[in-house]
Amino acid sequence: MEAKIEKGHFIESIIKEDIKNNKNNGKVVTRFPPEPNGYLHIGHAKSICLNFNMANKFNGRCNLRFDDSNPAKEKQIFIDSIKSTINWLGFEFGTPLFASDYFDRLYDFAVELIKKGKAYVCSLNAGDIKKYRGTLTEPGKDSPYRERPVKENIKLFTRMKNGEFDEGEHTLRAKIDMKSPNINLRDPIIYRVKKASHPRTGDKWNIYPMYDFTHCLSDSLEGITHSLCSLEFEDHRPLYDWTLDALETPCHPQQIEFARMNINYTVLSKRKLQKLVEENHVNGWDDPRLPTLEGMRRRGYTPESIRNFCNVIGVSKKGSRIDMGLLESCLRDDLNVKAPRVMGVLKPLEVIIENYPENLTEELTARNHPQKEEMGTRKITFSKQIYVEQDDFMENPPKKFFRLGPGREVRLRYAYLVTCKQVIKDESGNIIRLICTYDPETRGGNAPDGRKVKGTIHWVNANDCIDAKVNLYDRLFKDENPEQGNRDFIENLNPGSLKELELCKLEKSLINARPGKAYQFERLGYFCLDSKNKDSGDTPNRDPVFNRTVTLRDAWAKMKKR
RNA sequence: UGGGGCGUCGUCAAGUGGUAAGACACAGGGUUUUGAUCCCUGCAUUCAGAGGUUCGAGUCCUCUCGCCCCAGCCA
Repeated sequence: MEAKIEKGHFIESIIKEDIKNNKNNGKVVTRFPPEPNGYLHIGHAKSICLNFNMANKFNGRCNLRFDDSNPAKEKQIFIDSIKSTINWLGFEFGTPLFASDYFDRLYDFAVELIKKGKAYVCSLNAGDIKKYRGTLTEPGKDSPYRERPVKENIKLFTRMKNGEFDEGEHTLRAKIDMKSPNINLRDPIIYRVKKASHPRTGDKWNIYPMYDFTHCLSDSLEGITHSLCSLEFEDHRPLYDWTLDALETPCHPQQIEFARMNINYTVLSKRKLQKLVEENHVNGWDDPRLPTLEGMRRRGYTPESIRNFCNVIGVSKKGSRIDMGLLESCLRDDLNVKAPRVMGVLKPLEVIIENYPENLTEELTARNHPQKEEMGTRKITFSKQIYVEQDDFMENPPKKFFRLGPGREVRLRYAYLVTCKQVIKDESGNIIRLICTYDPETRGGNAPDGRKVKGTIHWVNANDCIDAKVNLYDRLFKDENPEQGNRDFIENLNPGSLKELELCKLEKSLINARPGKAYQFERLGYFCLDSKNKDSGDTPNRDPVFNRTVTLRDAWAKMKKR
């Protein structure tokens, strides 16, 4: 279920007010502007949802625009990944746009700025530019090139474009105010020489525009009405506005800033995610433990659950650290409704039903969903030899343990009531098998005499199941704040974030599982076939690997902790 | 100690001068062939703090404190 956005957050209020006042002729046009230098993560999802939701809600449009003005960092693979991830999330963006498509026009704008005496070519080197800039508390000094005549500026800028200079020799700077308390206004660089091949424009350009120049003008060129970005660009807004005011532009979009999200027990910065991947602390960008959208997708997160999460957390300007539990709650909410139920045993314990006929196999009916009749039923088989979960047996159970123990009776879901008669161990004392008896009168799980059994456990027919590998994921970090106490976040990695189980026993129907399809393994959690599974294209699946998306809420585990 | 932001329940978050929504979490209870789901109930006399204005302040004013961002030819 999608959360209702009744009252709306502060950005929605601004938009509603603008519509009321017929600003922009009542139109709403937003944009999601990723730089194609990495993969999208859950933090981006917040921005994607915000921008697309606002546009959709007010009958507007949201452009996907790649902010590709730094060819040194950008790659086609990121462009492809970003596009497919946004589609997967469920948003339509039409033809993707690129800031690089505006390079010619941006160049003309730069020339216009020079002609108006509002930009100049500066020939200071990087170190000197830094020195002249001043510091947070000291004003900067004017560059010696600041008063270069327009004609000379044009000539030099043209030569920069033509590739006559090396990187770092000259820059084009906006002429604003070197004494401004806002450092972004101290004659910011708007063009630099960069001899890099661009993924889209190739070697056409020797100079590339900087973000501050590119972004506001791209917004204006696209007729964006509301340019939503994160808080750290608040200081850039005066420059955004200055640029658009200085030039003859189609329109002047309004930049509005909101806080980016943080989630506990994980990290969301591109730099940190990159370190995790490059140093092999995880297995690639789509490792299911990562908060990358590709990782979450592989783990089994649904687009709906992510979108709902983004709605639930709201939008504000307050720095926040959201509880991972909220994300998981949104996930379970969605999966609970969608996922058919099946049975699978992760850590098998063999059970022999001693009074059950030797060569009999019975067919039993199991519901695919306890509440949703329309999801139907399926047949499962039962025989003398089955597997149950090791965790569902205790030799010396406490009073509140409702599962199997010596002499105890439990219900095997959809099958029979069984009682544990004997525990078989190997020489070293490990429990290897349970001998039980069943009550033939309780087929389906109900006792005719009305006696109550408190526990119901899952099981699998040993002669009619498939072997599988199962990956169990847990939080990536031990601490809720991975960088607590200025520690290197790497030291805080949870060594148990991935547990790989082999020889798990799953009910036969799972042989037809497809990646992306969620199942609930009853009493254990939600699982899906790993998309990297080598046989995931085949039916039937010969060597399946399942990922645990999330566990079920577990009151028993909570009780044990206390 | 330059500039820009932000401080409402454990975590998010409504609230726009009229007497603190909601969600997650947590705690109790009910239903249940998943210790799941579902359903009830409880959970801020108080809004970073201190003054002030007002019949009335989380909302207005003043001061104080705390946290975040900015000195890339990154975005």
